[in-house]
Amino acid sequence: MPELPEVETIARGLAKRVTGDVIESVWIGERKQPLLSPAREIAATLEGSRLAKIRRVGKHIAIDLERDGRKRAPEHAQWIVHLGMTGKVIVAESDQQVEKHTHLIAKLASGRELRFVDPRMFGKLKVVREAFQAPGREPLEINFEDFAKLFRGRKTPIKSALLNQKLLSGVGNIYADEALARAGIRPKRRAAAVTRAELRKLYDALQQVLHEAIAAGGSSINDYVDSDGNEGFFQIQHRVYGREGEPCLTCKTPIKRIVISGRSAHYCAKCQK
DNA sequence: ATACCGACCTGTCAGC
DNA sequence: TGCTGACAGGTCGGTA
Repeated sequence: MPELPEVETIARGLAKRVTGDVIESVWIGERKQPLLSPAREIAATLEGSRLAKIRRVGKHIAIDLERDGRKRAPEHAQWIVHLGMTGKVIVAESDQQVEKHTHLIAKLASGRELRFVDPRMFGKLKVVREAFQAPGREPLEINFEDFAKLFRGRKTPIKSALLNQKLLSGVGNIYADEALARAGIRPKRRAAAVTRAELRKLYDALQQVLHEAIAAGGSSINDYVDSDGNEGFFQIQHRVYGREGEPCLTCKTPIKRIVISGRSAHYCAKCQK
């Protein structure tokens, strides 16, 4: 699934292509799993709305909806999309074949369609009336002092803290591993036991890896497709993620894979302390 | 209050 | 070929 850089890339792609377009009608599939708001409410809110500002908030795509001259129009309505593990939002021509696991199709005034596709259905769709806020801090906006405070007194492994969306919104499994690798910190270290100097390295590493990945258009492994439906995103070189048994790029020691609270963690036992 | 752990789903891939 | 099991970018809610 898409982590922060991929969601950022998708949000930018959508913003570029559909900002200003108007949703004329909405079709929602039978499967209700991806819906956090009732289907009726989603359809009613989207239909007739203009797609205004489109941006990333944590791992969510937030789309401001405008309704000119409609009295019943909800003020500040937003359409919130979370892609889960395998979700994608594509801009399709109306004659383009509807792929399997398509859960929502929004017909646009321009003749195109916005489609939400999600095989595993871990993604979520909802509409909200107030400005949507991610539960935690934006990794690319937080300053170092606040970042360091997030980990104080936490006994949980540093990696679990990075993945905790209530602390930081947007960091996922790949970039948590990659940031820890760049910072030379083992994923299992207790968060509270990571020194201030190490946290500084982690902060810098996280900013760096996220910026690099955004610049590269997100890391693509399997299901990742951009908002145009094109595959083949340029991928930044992962130093540890998915490289179990392969040599560390620095010291050649085979990369280890362990499980931390049910998720894979990859690291170099020699370079990361 | 925190922190693990399984559950939620489908698809893919390696190994037999 | 086909079967089986492990694993996948994420979050929840229940339980300890």
